Amino acid sequence: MANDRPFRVRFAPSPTGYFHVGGARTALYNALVAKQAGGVFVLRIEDTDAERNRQEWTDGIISALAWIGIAPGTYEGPHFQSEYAAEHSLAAARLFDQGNAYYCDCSQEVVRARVGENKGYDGFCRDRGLDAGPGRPLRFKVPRPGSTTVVDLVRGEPLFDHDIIEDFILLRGNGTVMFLLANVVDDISMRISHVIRAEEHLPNTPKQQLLWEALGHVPPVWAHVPLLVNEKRQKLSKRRDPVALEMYRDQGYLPQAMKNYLMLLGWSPAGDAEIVPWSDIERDFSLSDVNSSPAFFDVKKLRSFNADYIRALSHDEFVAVCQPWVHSLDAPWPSEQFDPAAFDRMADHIQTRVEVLGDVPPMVDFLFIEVVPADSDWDKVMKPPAAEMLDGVIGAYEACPWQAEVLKAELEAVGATLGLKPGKAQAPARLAVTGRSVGPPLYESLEVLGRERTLARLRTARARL
RNA sequence: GCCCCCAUCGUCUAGCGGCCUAGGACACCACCCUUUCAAGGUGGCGGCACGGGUUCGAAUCCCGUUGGGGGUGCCA
Repeated sequence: MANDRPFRVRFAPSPTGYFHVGGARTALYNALVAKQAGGVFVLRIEDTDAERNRQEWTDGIISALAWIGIAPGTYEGPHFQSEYAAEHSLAAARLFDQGNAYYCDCSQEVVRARVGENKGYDGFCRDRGLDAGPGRPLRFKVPRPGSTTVVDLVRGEPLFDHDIIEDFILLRGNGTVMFLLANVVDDISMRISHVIRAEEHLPNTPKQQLLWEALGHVPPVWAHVPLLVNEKRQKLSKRRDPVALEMYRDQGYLPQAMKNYLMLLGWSPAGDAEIVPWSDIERDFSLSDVNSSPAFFDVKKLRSFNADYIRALSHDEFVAVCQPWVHSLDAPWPSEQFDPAAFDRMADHIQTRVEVLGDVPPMVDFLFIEVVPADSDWDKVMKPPAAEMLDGVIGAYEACPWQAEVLKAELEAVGATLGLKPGKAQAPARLAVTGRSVGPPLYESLEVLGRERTLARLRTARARL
């Protein structure tokens, strides 16, 4: 029996100090279905053991959500779990009064000794009629015999036998509420109709459903989406894996690319195209089409998507999106030496050459500062007839018209007299002027750099030979 | 241990009984283009975990095996 509440979903990240990419995907799912249903997306921060720098983390979550297009104002909240402390206590009291819960005075050691290592609590105090008391946890009286079916939009209807669910703890011996109860009470208080979260929560779902029912409510519709895993196929963890959304943002991934990629983990648009407009996703996405096997978060494919999205930008859009990187304090040049006009002229040439925006600065740095070639590059490139090559180019460039086509023709002519093919001929000049053996097209770069600086750098390199 | 979930190219996936000698994307390889590096174009490599059923017919349905993951806390 499905609940008939108005459509309200909740996204409930725990304040961990960073925003997990898996959480980002779940948030996207929640926002998508809420929008499709004309319902409400509720943001709730799980902070029951609070005290920590809650505000800072909450701000982080809000800005991460905003980055992927879930802006404040489009959702309800943030609410904090701790705001519902009174409801948590009330619910616990009600469960006790109704006979759905009981106090227990078994210490953990005693239970362990009685049931062994691999078994849960044995229900020793189930019918002892104990009252609340210091150190006594409140346990839920799981109905026995019985079983619970979880109706799940992506998993079908897994059945859980109550025999394998122990009488779990609702309130600790010190009176504080356990996560499971708090969560259910919050969802009830917020009139949540659908819960969309990661698969790891599936095994706990029957317990929560039992709580919903004991508290007199029809449970929500569940949807447990597949886990994101690493190359070893384990749940993505902060310790080993690059999971922080903020990190991708800071490396210069475009939010559109990230969103598109995230959506493809477990779901795919109709047709052969994987890179699709967000509006198509909003229109076509459905939880029932989400598959149920774990997906590997492949940074290589993400990069490829990002490069694709970058290339799809117009000239002006690309320049705009580069601003944080070229003006950053982290940029390799002093900000007063940055020349927007020069950057603008080079933009089209670098746009097809970067996968993330963080790649931009090292591609144009030579326009604003002198870049010292690495020894390995120098040794590789500045071999005979590099000296003759540089001499010839310097001579040719002193008076010729300063245009890319001319610069190309002049340099190649010098190369030809030395028996060098065009590709080979440019190497010494490229290294001398840009400090690198690879980079954007050489002659266009020289044109932007200007005759003075080009000649100066060519001479410096020549003198070093 | 017990419970739950999962299983198509290396990876993400399409496929929901005949359209499949299994399609696309990333990665990889080759060629073309070329001013280094990219981009772009063309082509290639490569998969239904295994065993039984059901059916005229199975990647698709059922059972089992194996493998992987998750859960199992007076953590969240």
